[in-house]
Amino acid sequence: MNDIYKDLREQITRLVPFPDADWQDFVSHWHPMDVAKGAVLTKIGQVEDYFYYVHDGVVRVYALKDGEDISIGFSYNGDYTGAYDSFLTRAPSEWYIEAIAPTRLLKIDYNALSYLFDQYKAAERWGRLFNAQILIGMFRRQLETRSYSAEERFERLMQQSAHIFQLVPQKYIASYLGMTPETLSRMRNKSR
Amino acid sequence: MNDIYKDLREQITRLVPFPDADWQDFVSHWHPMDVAKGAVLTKIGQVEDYFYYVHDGVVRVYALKDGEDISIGFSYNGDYTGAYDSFLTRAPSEWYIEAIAPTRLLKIDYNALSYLFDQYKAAERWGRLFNAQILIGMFRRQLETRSYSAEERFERLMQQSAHIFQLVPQKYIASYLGMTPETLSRMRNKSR
DNA sequence: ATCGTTTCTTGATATAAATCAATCGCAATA
DNA sequence: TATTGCGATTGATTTATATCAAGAAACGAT
Repeated sequence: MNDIYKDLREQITRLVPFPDADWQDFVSHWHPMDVAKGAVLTKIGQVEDYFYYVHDGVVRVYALKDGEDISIGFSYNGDYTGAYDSFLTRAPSEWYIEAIAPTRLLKIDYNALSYLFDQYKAAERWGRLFNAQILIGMFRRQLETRSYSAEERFERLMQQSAHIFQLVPQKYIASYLGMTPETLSRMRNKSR
Repeated sequence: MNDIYKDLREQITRLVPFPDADWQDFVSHWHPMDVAKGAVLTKIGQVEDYFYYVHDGVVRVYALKDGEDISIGFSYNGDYTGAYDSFLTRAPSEWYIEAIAPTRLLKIDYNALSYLFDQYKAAERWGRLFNAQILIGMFRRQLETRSYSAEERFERLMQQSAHIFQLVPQKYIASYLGMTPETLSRMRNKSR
């Protein structure tokens, strides 16, 4: 089915009403892509050429520090993903982008998106508001990680996104929460 | 002197070339403001109405957690500041914005900036790229806090921004680095 | 279904940093 | 110049979380 595009439009319309006329051209630059679990979309050191919309599945963003991997975040249905800072700066990515489940995406490349920004005011505005939205999320998360202990962070995640434990292996969640898998395991089994 | 506006233009031009014609109107909405050390620009719970350009001085952004204050960041010459997420969402701010030295700013209010975004494509683009720039900084800082121990964070700050120790009291720097003032003090005096 | 990996759990121990407490230094003010 | 109060230092102790280690459970591939 092609309503993956319909979903994209809905997502974008939440930020900016897009005239039908412009939408035709806009959407024609987004290409569907299916990847298997374990597929790597972007490697550290690579310049990110794509910006992704996740229709279905789960994508993980992580960095490497002394061989250890550090999970930065996860994207699901309706989220965007990619090594977005590398995409913006054209500098090598500091993150791996990896599908951790079979995933269906739409992707657009840098040149196409730049063209759209030049061409359509609505696109430019969407870009601004989209960036703002990410920004707000990062502010929130920063406050979250700074204000709460490991245990509080775990409990808040349980309350706000319990479903994540079904989708993402615990070791990644542990890393995302800034603790070891052992610590997370203990916390889970204490409440039980 | 009025070259505070010249500095603003230079700052903005780094991201977007602004046509002279549009610039006149654009800049007319930015108003100068001088505040004393200790002045509070925005309080927690207040909706942020302004976006600031710091010409001179130092501004600190912090949050409160159980009475303790958590320093989130500092802005100096040429930086922007404000409770930017509140400014964007029109929701109550989660941060205090405070001058910690005599400070000279330019400020623009929400309605004026919205008007400029509507009016000028260059403004809209500046908004997008400006958001992107902040975003990139936050990504970098997130990786920084996640990848390094307290001691490494201290040493990296020393290398990259030693001047901050002249401008900002140590207890704020400690909080910014995610450690207690005692820990920071010990680290400083160990190397000496 | 079975074998081999990888992930999760549980326990014992180690450690970085926090907390508590006292003193010192210093800048602002009377 | 004396006084006051906040910030920085230094030491002793506590605590949360990491690390190390080993067994159990879950999962993927043959």
